[in-house]
Amino acid sequence: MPNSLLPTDSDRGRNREDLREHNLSAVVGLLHRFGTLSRAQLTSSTGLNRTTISNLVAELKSLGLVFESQSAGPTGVGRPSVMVSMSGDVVAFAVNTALDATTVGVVNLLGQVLMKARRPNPANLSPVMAVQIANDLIIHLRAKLAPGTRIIGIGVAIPGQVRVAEGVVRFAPAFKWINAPFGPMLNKLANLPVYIDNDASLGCLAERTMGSARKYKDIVYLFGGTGVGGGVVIDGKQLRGATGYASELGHVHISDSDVEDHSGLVGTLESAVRRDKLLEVLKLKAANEDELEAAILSTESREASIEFQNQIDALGVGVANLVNIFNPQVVILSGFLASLFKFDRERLLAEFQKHALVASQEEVVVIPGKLSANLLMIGAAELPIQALVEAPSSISQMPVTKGRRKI
Amino acid sequence: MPNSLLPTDSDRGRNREDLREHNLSAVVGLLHRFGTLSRAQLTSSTGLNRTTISNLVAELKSLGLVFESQSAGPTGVGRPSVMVSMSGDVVAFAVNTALDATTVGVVNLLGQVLMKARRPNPANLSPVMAVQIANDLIIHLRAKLAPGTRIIGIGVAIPGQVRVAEGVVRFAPAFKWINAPFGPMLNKLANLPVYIDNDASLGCLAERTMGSARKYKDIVYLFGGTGVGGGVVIDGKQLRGATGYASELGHVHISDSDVEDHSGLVGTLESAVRRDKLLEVLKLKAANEDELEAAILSTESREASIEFQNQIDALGVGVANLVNIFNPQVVILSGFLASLFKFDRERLLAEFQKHALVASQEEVVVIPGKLSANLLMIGAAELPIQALVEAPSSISQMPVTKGRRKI
DNA sequence: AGTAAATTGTCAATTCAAACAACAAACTTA
DNA sequence: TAAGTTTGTTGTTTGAATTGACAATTTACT
Repeated sequence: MPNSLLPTDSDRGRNREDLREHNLSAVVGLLHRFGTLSRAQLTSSTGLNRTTISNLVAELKSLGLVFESQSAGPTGVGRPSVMVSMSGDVVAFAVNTALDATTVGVVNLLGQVLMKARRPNPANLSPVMAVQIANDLIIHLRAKLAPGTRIIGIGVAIPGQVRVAEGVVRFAPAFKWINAPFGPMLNKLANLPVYIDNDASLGCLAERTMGSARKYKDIVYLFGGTGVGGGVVIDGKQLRGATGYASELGHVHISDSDVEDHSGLVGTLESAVRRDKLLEVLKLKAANEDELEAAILSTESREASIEFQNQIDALGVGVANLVNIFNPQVVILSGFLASLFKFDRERLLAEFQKHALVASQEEVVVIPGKLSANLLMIGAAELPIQALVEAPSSISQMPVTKGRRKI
Repeated sequence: MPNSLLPTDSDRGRNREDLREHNLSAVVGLLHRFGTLSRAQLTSSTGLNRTTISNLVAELKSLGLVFESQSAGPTGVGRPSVMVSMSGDVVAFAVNTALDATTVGVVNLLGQVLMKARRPNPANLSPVMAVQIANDLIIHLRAKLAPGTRIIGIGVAIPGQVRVAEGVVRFAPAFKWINAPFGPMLNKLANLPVYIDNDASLGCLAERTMGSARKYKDIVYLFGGTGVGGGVVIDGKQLRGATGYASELGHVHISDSDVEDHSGLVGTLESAVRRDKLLEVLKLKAANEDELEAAILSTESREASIEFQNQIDALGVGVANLVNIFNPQVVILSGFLASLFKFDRERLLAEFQKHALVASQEEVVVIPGKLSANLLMIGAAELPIQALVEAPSSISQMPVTKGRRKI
């Protein structure tokens, strides 16, 4: 029976409702990425008829997802087209449970972070406690939301491997969590749809939606924080793998070294490119991202420079590997990897070119990430937002903030 | 203007015709993978209505893509369902331009190789000559096709990097080709749609459609021939990358060794896992796949065993890297890599487990490939077949073999 | 200022693919 | 033989996109 075998999405037949939902989704997706578009632009981008766009926009308006306005400036010959924009009162919560603190943000459909709240984490944070803290912050922010705001869900960024479909944190070395059902627990407390993913993957999503990678659809992303994580976008879609663990790009074995990384693997990119070593040679105890970058770019220590060069060489190999494997349009270096890149761009590119196939490297660009402060807020929020984009009419079932609406 | 930016497929709106084409495609896709299905099975697999399946099958029948028959055995309670099968008189040409010879096959929609023709290649094969040889063989086979056979196109497997969209061989080290417009040239001669891709990628496609990977939709494939190539399937779709060069899995840098691979890169999987070295320690001048495997499995030379072990260790690292990156359901080892795997399964798996993340490795299986003789015929034919599956009604524009049809 | 050309929005009518409801057909089981 | 189950078929309904005609609004040109 074919039912038991690979029920790929393309095997499913579609009916008229699916058709409508797809077209609503196409419109919402464009508006999400571009903020505001005219109805004429929507017509040409989707290839649909004027009348159809008119109907679709009307339906989205009645769902409260978009609003229309007159075009401001001059628009050329012909009747000016009506501008369509995403509604500002539809938001998602973004949660980032990091080692030192939990941060929760309120992000609207344009990727703007409207509010943020942060609470330091205790040592030995348990999953239950982490969920509790996240929920507390959500409650706190939820109370401050304008009346009439609709909430589409919660996106959570976790420094670890996540079974995306079940919302279970399979392994988070920073907290020593194993099989923590973070998603279901938070869903029970907050009573909102919860989506979880690896933090680096979400950083990649953020750069694609709002950062340096907006123009691209084949993206490799490397993030240097405590460890080295990664994210991959292929033809506009996030790479997740069979269970959700994909794109562990920091754990790629690149050398015969027997230095261990944070997951105990030897000779990996993460074992060679490491923040703690940078702090050590810079004689810093701690530093945020900007401070570390400033220190890297201004150091005159010879010992430090040598360490930077070694890390840059390893990074060059890592990037080359990923270019050979994925043939992306762009490689984005983020976190302290961007700082290393800025320290000696030429060296990194030279090492990269040495280890990448000629054809694969000739059209790829390597650039630093653009977002920093709100990176994971935007990325995490993107999860519920993407779910909404894929099924716009689901908005009608989302909770609405009570109270009298301000005018 | 959004037109200039990422016109992702999902941005395009769909109309009724697209809907119909998608549903036709769903039916054809299922039939292509499963050969014969009842209309009832099609109904449940697609989720469409009985009536709709009836209409879709009727349309496919009138297109000559499928035929119906009575079910043979007992079918359980209720009225027996009509069986639907792919038509046998729709075929694709498969071309494999390898170093020693060019092979052309005729493959039907069920992945059966109906005919095959082979001609040795001269030394210093030029692109023009290669196309000429391929076309000669095609003409030869075409003349032997039964009258009424419809030809949907030509799929070509090339040992090198291919710009898939343009059909240009960017770089084929075996032939020293650079930017050879193989696709357009063959298209001009044969006057049929031509699709080209890297041979290892097509091996992966073949294993997915007709081989060991039928049950899976997240697949990593490694092929050991002259060099080491690879293919990746993600959620049922082939990984191609921005320009078509993706999945060069043999050129991943895994060690500090300065041994060069066939593309001049050092420390790569291909530089450590190599057929020529195997032949050398086995004291063989040449060997086909089966002979090599027999020699590997029966050797008693200590020197050879050590070499095997070294290569197996390198392969284990390579597999671990790919599992960390892709989190696949299955890793398939093909060509002489399968032979190495069979030589010491335990050692390979141990080395793999040592270098892969615990979570990522726990649900993946490593298995040898199943196809060998017709691997690339099936894989190459899969290209035009997939094009047909995606747009079934395009069949009406395909050429038909002339002559009186046999009865 | 006035008119032509270009572009966009809207309305009514049309199209057609999928679903639905009812019934017929063909099998198994008691 | 009758009841129950599943599948195929026919006629009808539904609804999303399209089409064509016309109105609205701007720019360009005389």
